[in-house]
Amino acid sequence: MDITAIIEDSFHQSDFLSGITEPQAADIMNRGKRVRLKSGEILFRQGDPAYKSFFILTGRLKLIKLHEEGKETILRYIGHGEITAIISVFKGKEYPATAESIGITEAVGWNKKTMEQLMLEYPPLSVNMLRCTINRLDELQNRYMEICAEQVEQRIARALLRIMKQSGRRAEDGIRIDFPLGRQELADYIGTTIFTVSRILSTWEKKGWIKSKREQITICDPHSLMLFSEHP
Amino acid sequence: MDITAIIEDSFHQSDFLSGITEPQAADIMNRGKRVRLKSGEILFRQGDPAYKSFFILTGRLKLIKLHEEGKETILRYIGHGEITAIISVFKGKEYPATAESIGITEAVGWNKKTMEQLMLEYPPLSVNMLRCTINRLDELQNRYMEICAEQVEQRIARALLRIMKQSGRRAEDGIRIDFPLGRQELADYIGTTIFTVSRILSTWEKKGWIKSKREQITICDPHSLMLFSEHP
DNA sequence: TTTCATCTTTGCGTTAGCGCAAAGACATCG
DNA sequence: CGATGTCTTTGCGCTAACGCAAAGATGAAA
Repeated sequence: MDITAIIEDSFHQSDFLSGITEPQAADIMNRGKRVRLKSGEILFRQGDPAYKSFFILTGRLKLIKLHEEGKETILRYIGHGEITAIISVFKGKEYPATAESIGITEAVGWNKKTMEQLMLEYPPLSVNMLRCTINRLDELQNRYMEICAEQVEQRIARALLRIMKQSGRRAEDGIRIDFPLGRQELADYIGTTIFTVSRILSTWEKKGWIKSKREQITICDPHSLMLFSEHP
Repeated sequence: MDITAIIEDSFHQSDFLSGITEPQAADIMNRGKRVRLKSGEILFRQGDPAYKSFFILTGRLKLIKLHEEGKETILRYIGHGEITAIISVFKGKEYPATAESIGITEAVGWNKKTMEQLMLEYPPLSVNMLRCTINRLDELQNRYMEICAEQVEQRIARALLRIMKQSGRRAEDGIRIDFPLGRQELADYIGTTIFTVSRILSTWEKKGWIKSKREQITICDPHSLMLFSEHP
C-alpha cells in the first residue's frame, strides 16, 4: 500500500493528527523512519531505552507488560492511526512495555530530536499527544475500577465489547473481532486464566451471544452482552 | 500559610513546574483561583463537566472512582506540588473521578481559557503536563499488571510501599504514612475487602514489620516488606 | 464520664476461580 | 496424507479470598 494512500486513510480518524492538514501529515510521516513488521515481531521491548515513538499506519500492535514471574498482562491493542511510546520524548526513560505486531504491520518511528522539532513546527501535535495520553489513562482507570469491582464473567463481557468497538468488523453473523484473539490473550487482558475464559465463552456460545473458532471471536448479540456487562 | 512561602515550598519538587522560574510560578498561581478545603470536602465530582484543573499547594486529595454498584476504587492520592484534572483543557469532557480532600487542603484552579493562555505564555507547561500524565499512566499500568499477576498479600505490600514513598514521614519507630489511612481505604486501593486487609496487617504487625493504630500505619521494617513484595 | 458512631478484628462457612491433567479440535508442513 | 505443534475444552479437586456476624477498640461529642 502506498504511503499517501495510507496517510489519507489514517488521516480522518487519527486523534494524533487532529488539527493537522493532509500535506502537513505527509511531511510529518516522511520525516520519520518507516518500519515494516511481519506478524509476531517485536517493535520495542520493555526495559530498553525508549528512543522512538511510533505511529501505526496499517496493522496492529499488542502492548504487553511482563511480570517478574513470567506472567504477561496485555495493556492494550494499538490500531492504525494511533500513536504509542510517547514516553520517548523524555530523557532517560525506558519502554514500560513490549510492543508486538499482530499481522503485517507498518509504522513510522521518530526519535526524540525529530519529534521535538516536529512539535515546534506543528503546535497541535503537543496537545494531541496530551489528549491521546489522557484518553489512554482514562481507559485504564476504567479497567482498573472494573478489575477491582467486578467478577471475571462481567469483565470478560466488557473486554469483548471494548475490543469489539476498537477492532470489530461487520460480518453476516455479527460483529467479528478482526484479528486473531486467543483465549489465553483474553485472559491476559483481564487478569484471569485461560480455563475460566474458555468455560465462560462456551456458555455464551450456547446462549447464542457469540460464535468462536480458534483465535477468532464473533459477537452475534452485542445487546445481550452489553446488558449482561451492566447487570450480570 | 502565605502563598509565596507555599510556592517556594512546592516549587523545588513539582514536576508540573519544572523549567519554570519562581516568579513565573508565582504569576501562574496568582492567575488561578485559590480554593481552601476542610477535611473530607469534594473538590470535583465524577461525571460533572470538567471545567478546571487543579494544583495542590498544601494538603492532599484522594481520587476516587465510583462503580455503578456503589463500590469505590481509589485511583491515587495527590499531594502538594501535583496537578490533577488536566482533562479540563479539552472541550466537553467530564471528570472521570471524584476528588476528596484529606485534611485541610489548599489548591489553585484554572479554567480552560486561563490554562490555554498560560500554556502559550509558558511553553514548558505543556510538556510538563504531558510528562505528569505519562507518569500517572505508567504508575497505573504497573498497578494494573500487579492486580492481574499478584495475590492480595503481595499487592498490599506494594501498595504500602508505594504510599510510603509518596507520603511517608520519618518517625522514631519507622516511616509513618502521614495521613489517615483506614483498612477499608487500603482495600479500595488494591481491590480487596477490609477483612482481608485487616487480617494481613495483623500478621505483619505480629512479625514486627508494621505498627498500626486506627487509620494510621507505620512501616517499621520497609526492607522485609520490600523483599516480601518481590518474593512472597 | 458516658454515649455514640465509626473503625477494626476474628471466627466461620461459602464460593469463585485457580490449576492440573487429559482429551479433543484445528492448522501447518513435510 | 499423516504427523506435529498449538490452541481449546472439560472434569475435578483445591484454596485464596470473600462476606457475614458479632465482638472489641478507639476517638469525638455531649
